[in-house]
Amino acid sequence: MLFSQSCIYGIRAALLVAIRSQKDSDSFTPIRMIAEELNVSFYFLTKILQTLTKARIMESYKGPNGGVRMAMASEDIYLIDIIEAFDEDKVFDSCLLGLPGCRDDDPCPLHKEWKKSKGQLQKVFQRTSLAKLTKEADRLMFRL
Amino acid sequence: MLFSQSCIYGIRAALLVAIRSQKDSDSFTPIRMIAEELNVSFYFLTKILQTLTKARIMESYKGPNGGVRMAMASEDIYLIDIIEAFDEDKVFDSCLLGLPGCRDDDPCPLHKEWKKSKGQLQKVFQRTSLAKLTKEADRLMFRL
DNA sequence: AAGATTTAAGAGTCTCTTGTCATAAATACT
DNA sequence: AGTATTTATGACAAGAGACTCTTAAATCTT
Ligand code: SF4
Ligand code: SF4
Repeated sequence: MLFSQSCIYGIRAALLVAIRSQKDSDSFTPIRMIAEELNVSFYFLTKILQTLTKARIMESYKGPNGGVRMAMASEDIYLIDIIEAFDEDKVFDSCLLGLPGCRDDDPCPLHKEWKKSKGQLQKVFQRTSLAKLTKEADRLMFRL
Repeated sequence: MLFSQSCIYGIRAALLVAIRSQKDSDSFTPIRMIAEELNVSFYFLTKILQTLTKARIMESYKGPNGGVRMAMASEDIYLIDIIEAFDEDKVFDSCLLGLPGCRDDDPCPLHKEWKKSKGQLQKVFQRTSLAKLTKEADRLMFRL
């Protein structure tokens, strides 16, 4: 798997919250509700969303009517932001064979192809905002 | 990381043995020697190479002058064979968000791009034989 | 036959990720 | 004020993957 489980849940939760924020971007969504909709552990999801709030991607609010919401317009949140909040440089600095100290001019046999594919994916995540995905989700009814 | 550590060591060992078999394809290379050259644990590598011999990619021989060698011409061994021996369908059947029961017509928002990048990499592994890499290694002095 | 070398097999350990829980802190409502 | 609701925090348990070690089996050499 390319992403950690935490990262995956984080992306899915962010997408869900972003979709909900289209109708009402001010109110908070309880984590318990998100956990039920995504079918993941409430306890675990709580931990995970804390990293997103610490990264200033989401905001949280305690007490009744509390929960989490996006900290900014979903137009300004890109997938790469969420991924980096969890897996930092672990994904796109990663390499296939895990050799230390590689450079482009001192590569393993697979470096060229890996760099290409990795770069493509990275660009996708850098260019894809939550807003774009929520718009598509409206039309296509994506799975989450 | 895309590949498991076992898979990575397996690929590196296979490359090393394939390179050695250019000069002498009949003799066996002791696992201890491979472990030293690759700078990995001998014990662990022993386990790992057992999966390659079980997959009929390598052959082993016990006793003095024993070790492992490629089971066929390196022209006929493709990276995908080695990868599948370890991570089976875990890599190229894998998905970014890990949702169950996805289909192309019922995807998550990231499915399209992921499928594209994944397919590209898969093709590389399907088309790249050990022989091709050992030839390049001769010219370029790749890292292993 | 005996001893040395080398892989095979299986049990065991370490570490990191994943997941759980109990308790505390903040907020709202009455 | 008191109670219910909801996130925050930190300790803890379970699982998986990575790694180690011991013993057995095969083979060679003398
Ligand atoms: S050359 Fe590139 S792909 Fe190969 S081990 Fe180094 S960083 Fe990884
Ligand atoms: S749609 Fe594709 S990428 Fe998304 S969760 Fe399903 S299989 Fe994975």
